[in-house]
Amino acid sequence: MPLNDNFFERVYHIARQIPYGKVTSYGAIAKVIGSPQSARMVGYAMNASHLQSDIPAHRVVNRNGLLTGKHHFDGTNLMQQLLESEGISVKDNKIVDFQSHFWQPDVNQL
DNA sequence: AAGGTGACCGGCC
DNA sequence: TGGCCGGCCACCT
Repeated sequence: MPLNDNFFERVYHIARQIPYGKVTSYGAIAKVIGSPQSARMVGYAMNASHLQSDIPAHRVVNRNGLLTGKHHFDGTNLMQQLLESEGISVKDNKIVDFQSHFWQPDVNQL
């Protein structure tokens, strides 16, 4: 099942599949790639993902829908703008109605 | 070469 | 409501 044993590549593989207008969490990705306690590494991978152009890192937030990674984007609220341009409202750095925008990654997508 | 530091999370007071 | 801890592991002193 581990098609890629490389942790980062697994993270990117899932992240690339987040649909437009949807979001997921670091923990959800960590869980589906088989390292449920490595959410922290998922964040680390996102930090490095700005080198790759095809990773929608703005669609990954923490478990409460909080935009904890916003400071890693250019400008002050680029992350928020990207999300809002996809129809997701953000208030106080937090996604409004997080539940209904949440996309649950699937093991089969590995 | 050992230790600190995270875009986190769940559990536990 | 809020804080602390341990687990995770790539990078950087």
